[in-house]
Amino acid sequence: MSDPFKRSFEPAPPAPAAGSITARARGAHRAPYLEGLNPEQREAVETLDGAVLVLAGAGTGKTRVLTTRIAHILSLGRARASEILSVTFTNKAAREMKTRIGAMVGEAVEGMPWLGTFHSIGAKILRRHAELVNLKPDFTILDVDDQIRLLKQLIAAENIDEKRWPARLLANQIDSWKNRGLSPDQVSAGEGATFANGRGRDLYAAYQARLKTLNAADFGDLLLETIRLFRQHPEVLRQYQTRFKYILVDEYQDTNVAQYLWLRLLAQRTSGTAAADLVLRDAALRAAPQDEAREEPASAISAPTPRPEEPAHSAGVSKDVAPLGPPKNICCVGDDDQSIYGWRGAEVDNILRFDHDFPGAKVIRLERNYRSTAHILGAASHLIAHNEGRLGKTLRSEGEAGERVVVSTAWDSEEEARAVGEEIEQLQRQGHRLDEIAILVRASFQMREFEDRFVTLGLPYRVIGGPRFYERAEIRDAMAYLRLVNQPADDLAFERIVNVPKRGLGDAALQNLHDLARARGVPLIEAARAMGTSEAVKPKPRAALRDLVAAFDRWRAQRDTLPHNELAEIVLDESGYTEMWQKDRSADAAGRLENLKELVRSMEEFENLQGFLEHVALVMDTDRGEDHEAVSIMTLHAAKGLEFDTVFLPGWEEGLLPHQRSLDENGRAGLEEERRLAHVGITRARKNARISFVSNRRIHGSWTSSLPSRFLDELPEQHVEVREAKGGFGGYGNAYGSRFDTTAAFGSSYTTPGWRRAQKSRGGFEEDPHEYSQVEPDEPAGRMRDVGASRAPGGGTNGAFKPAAARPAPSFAASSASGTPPRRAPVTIEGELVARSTGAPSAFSRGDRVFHQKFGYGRVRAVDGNKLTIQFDKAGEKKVVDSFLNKA
DNA sequence: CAGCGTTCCATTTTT
DNA sequence: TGGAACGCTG
Repeated sequence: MSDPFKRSFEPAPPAPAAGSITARARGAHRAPYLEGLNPEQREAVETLDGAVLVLAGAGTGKTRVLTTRIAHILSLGRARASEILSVTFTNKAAREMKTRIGAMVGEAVEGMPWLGTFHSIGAKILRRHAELVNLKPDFTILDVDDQIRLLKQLIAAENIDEKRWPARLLANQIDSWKNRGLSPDQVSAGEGATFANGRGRDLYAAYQARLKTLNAADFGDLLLETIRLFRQHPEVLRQYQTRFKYILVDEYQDTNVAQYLWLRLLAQRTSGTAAADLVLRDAALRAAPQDEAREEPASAISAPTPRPEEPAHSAGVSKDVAPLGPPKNICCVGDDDQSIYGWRGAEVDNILRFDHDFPGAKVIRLERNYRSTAHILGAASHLIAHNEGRLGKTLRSEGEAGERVVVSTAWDSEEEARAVGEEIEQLQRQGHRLDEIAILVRASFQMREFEDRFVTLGLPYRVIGGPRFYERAEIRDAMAYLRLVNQPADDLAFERIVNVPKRGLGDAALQNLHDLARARGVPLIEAARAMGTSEAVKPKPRAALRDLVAAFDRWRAQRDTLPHNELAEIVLDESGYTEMWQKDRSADAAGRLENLKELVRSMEEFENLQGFLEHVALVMDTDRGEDHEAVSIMTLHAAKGLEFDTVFLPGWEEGLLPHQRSLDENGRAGLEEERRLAHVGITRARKNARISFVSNRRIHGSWTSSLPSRFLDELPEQHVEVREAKGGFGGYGNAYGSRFDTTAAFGSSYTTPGWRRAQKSRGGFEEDPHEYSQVEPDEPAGRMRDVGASRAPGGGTNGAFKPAAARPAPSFAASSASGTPPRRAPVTIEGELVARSTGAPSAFSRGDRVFHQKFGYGRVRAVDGNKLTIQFDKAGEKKVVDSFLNKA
């Protein structure tokens, strides 16, 4: 291979086709693993050179493509296992890939050291070069608890009222900065001001400094610090660029800006070129909220370490990035229609702009679905087609038509749960396995009602999600002990266990330790050592401190002689931690002891303590299989990637399935993400999808009547069966009656097909079947009702709302013509106005007085793109989209 | 430092 | 409505 550095200066050749042709010719004859792939899959596997984006719809064999591709690379001898970088988001996905590659190529999996999550690979790289980013190779990976505790201290140290500015909030803010690849110096002043009246950025910087002295990194750092390492040490970057001959990325639609930058750096053929920095500028521009980019172009746009030899690029240049040299062989697999993690920093833009970011990229669509029936796919496809920001795919079923998607309704959530329970029992009687049935909810509070009902019925169920094994208090405590044995300077671990079990070392004692430690510049445990012999300390705490320090000295001495799992047992026993739980009489104490045992047992699999600690921080996950057959209950988010024969989708109501908060905070983008969530839900089903909505739901204790989800309107008639629930509890007529009244009172006539179907289902009026055909995917505006504002008297289109510009006029004519009450002029949904990440800058800035139709007068507290945080005079602080505001 | 009352809040969550 | 988290009191 020629010198990669040199090559990057050559003009970008198109991705060489020759390679794949040869591969195909060879593969056709001698590769059994290629058998059974459909043509698109095969193309995705065999297109090895350059950048490839595989748009893999739900159930189209995404993992198979990824794993086969790796097998293909290996079997052609294109690269060794250690030269393939393969990243996933979850450990589960990584594990599955390992297993499946193992099944194909055998032993070589063990030699795939670079197959893992973004974070675990980031950690691996970082440990190798820790000293270059001011860490030691054995740095600690902090969990969220530690992070919050640390931030609390910093906030207190700054004399900021933690009530008003909770550490949690700051943690989220810092996290979101890290997600966007911003280090403290890159956070623009305007945005840095969002926390505690302008001290957010300083706190972030202080936090980072503190992490260094603690020799610790949080999850975000595993990526961000790696990026910094790569930028500041091109020779290190080059080493990895050379090593990784092929890069594969799973779930590309979920990547955030930091992950994108990380990938970009590695996918360059060489570092240090102007082109590479241009890319970074581009990404930084995308990452920085527009308003701040305007305020402070320099800080928002410039790369972190400006290279003096490079000419400064104007902002104008970075908008249209110069093409890069040929990218490495990078293959990203994803599905924009399944991007449901925007709220935690995922940038759909990454996938939407792939061919822009990687010029000459080949885009391959996988649209043959092997999972679901034609009815299910028809419904899902039609629904998702209402989204605008998508690359567009049409899933085709390779199976039979199957049954239509069933839509049913219930009076309230209790009855909904009852109906689902009955249906499941019936399925069970028909011989369906409970393992093949799932209930997918939008929000976890919905689960409770199902659990209650299933307990009553004696129907086995399993809640997926919830607190992870390593998030449990007892595991974290035990881990803190082990961390401290491993790393005396781990102050956060020390704080966690200094008084667990109770040693009479309360807040006061800890405060003294802190003071001393700070004064002397030593870790807490050293301060404890000093105070343990100091006359100034009262005898009782003095003895406690002495014992504690002595214990840790002892354990540390044993570290090299004892197997680490035995050591762990000794630590837990001698510290009194095990005893603490043995004495505890609460119901879950036994379970906690069990978990501790499990923890110790699982240590056997690791070579040393260090390796184990790394594992728990990054890898250990929740699904320790319960073996009995049970119905699964989980959130729609948790269901991504899973499939079941039968899927129940309860709670399709306005405000819950398009979740109100998503609409309020992210407007149109939020709505589209909610729709993707609905789409993910339906496509989990192989044979049966059963959607339901209720008229009344208890929210925060009080009953609220609800409207059917707009997504119901977006389901195509031919694939849907509206079924009247059996049982007759509660009186449906009543339900509809009252809801109809409510609707009328709002003045927004509810005449959409979904609604009318519902009417029909209880023997209401008949409607013209043509109605349904009016629901076309290309008519999104017409389907969107204004959610918030229309409820206010006289709400709707008014001065506060911008018109729905540049959208095709919705075809209302037909529905009016067919005798339905005339609908009002199209009302813009809040989202219409909302920014995508590349949207226009907000016209508002901090401090502006504003007026909001619903919340009244207020003042702008913070600006984040088009999302504003407003302190309303009456309604309190809210996040709103700027287009909902007028200047006051 | 434990226990109790009060207050506040209430999508989605991986690593 | 229900829980978690906090602050006050004994």
